[in-house]
Amino acid sequence: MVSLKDVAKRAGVSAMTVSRTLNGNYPVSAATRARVLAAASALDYEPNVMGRNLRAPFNRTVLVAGLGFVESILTGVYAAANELGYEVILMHTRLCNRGDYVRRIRNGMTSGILFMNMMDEEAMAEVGARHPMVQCGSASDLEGACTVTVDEEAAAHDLFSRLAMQGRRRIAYVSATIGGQPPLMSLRREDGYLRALAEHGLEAAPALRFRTEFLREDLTPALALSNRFLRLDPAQRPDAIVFDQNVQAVACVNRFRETGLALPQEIAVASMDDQPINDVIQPTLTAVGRPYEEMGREAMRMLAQRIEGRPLACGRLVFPHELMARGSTGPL
Amino acid sequence: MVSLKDVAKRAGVSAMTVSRTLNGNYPVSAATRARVLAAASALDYEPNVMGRNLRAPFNRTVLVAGLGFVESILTGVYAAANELGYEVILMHTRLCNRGDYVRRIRNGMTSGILFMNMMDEEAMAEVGARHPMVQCGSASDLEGACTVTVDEEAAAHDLFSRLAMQGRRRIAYVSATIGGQPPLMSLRREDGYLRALAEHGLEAAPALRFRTEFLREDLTPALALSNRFLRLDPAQRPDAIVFDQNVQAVACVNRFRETGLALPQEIAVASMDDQPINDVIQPTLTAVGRPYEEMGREAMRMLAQRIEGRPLACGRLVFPHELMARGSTGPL
DNA sequence: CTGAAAGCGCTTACAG
DNA sequence: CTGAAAGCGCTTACAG
Repeated sequence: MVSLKDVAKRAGVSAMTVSRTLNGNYPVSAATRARVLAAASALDYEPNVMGRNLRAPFNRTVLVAGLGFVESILTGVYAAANELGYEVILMHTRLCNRGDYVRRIRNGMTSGILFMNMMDEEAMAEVGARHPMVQCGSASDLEGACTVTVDEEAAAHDLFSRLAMQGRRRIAYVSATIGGQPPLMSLRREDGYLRALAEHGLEAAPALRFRTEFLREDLTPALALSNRFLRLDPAQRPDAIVFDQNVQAVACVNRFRETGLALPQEIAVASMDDQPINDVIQPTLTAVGRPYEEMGREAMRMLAQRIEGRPLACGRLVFPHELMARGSTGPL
Repeated sequence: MVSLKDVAKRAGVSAMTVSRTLNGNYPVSAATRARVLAAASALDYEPNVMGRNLRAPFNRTVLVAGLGFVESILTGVYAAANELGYEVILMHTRLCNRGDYVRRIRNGMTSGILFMNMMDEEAMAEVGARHPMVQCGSASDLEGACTVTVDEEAAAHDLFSRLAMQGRRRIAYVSATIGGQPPLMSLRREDGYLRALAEHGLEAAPALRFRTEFLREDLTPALALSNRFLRLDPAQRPDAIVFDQNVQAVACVNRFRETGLALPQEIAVASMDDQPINDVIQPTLTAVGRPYEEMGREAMRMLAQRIEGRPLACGRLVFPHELMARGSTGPL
């Protein structure tokens, strides 16, 4: 392996001069510079990041953690990381325990954490208290936390208002829980739900509010719920159902279609989280869209600012959401 | 930051003794051991990986590169990495140039590369010639390369045979190209296509063979092709179409449905690469399934073997594929 | 503008 | 079983 010393020897200068030439952070005479560059290039020299990082206060590597890997967010995160010269290390929270988040920072591997739609607020509080952290998608209420989100209350309000304006009268909301507790995100959405219904003189009866545990792949709760709806007397059945989790909404749509229930006439289904699949199923699924790729990009930029200790204009970025009205709810 | 020295001082021993105690690779007296562990735990010591890696011959970090991030493969890769104590660094090949793959190894950041459905064979040859590399999904023909794949010829043969057995007579194959050239994977599939058709006495007329450039998100070529099919005289139109790229098959199904073409009666559509979406669209889409998560896991294990210089039982793992016959092709 | 020294946190190799 | 020395590849801080 070619080291700084090898380049120095070949160029007939000290290691320091090579370091300075390559980093360009101190003046070097043109002649020396030329010799150093020639030597480096002749030896095909590549600086070793381990050596460099051992002294630096941070190391341009971040951890991205979440329950699963969200391609759209990852793409944005990665694009920004690439521009900023950062590396991205992956972590799947289903396969790690809480201590692992912190360990990867404390052992010098990474300099900060980006949580991607993470719901475990305790874990985030634990990490955020001591290390650079940014939450992208879902966010906690931590004092001084850096977050990249949309306004969940407003988003829910938009979606539920639209359903009410269509004349729907029994509008149900199926929110997600983590370990039995609703995450902050769902509480915000519930506020929007209640506001929208109140504005239209509708009742948010307890029988219209459901909670299912957030499990990434398991569709059982959504199917059980769908079957429960199907067994109800049509006059009492909700005429609109909104899910926190997109996969659950998709499963519900499919279940209803199998039984011949007419969407969007007899019942509307929608999701609080738009995914690419929603454009492709029949009927297409109405959902709240978020600019995930841009959010990922900004979250990464924000994290870099924090890591490098540069001041942040704003620690809480709120992106505009977009109501993607599609076939599963029908026209206004 | 707490270092080895701090622990040594507190335990009243040398740094070496602390290192040996924590690594457990040399005998240490029980009494010393207890004192060291107590000190480490009291100081909440975490060994710094940069210091460690600077001396080690490899660093338990790998690069995962591909055109986009495939959740199923990543999940498998990450699970194995986690078991083996490896870190996974991401790279999006659309956002990097070829030199970046090699640079991240040569600068000591990572010790090997795992290519995920990568099609750029030249790039892989360049990397594989000098560094530990494993190809997962698609693979090149490189001498001595480590690959984790399915038998593409057999997979194509299975799918096309099924269509022929259904009585389809004008079976089209839309293969992908990279920079105008078909990747090895498509050539193998083409072999399977030709064999299946020959076995059923069908002609693989040039008018039935199409190529579209592989672009991850762009559906334009698929839609253009679909429209071209729609304009044909039904008697001359293909009665079955198989796509290399799943998104193109999905787009084609949707286009056909919009126009009222009956699937699978008038025309069958299928894909060489099964994705979760295929179970959810209407009609559900027939495709060749691969055990991506397991493939990712084995690819990661293989890469670790290579990095650590341990002998490999077999450098070419071929997993069984599975023909997922669904609604878009109908019953036999 | 350039260099010699010391150090980042750890481990390898040598000595006892 | 334990330790002092040297070194991994780089950079910071001090001197000239």
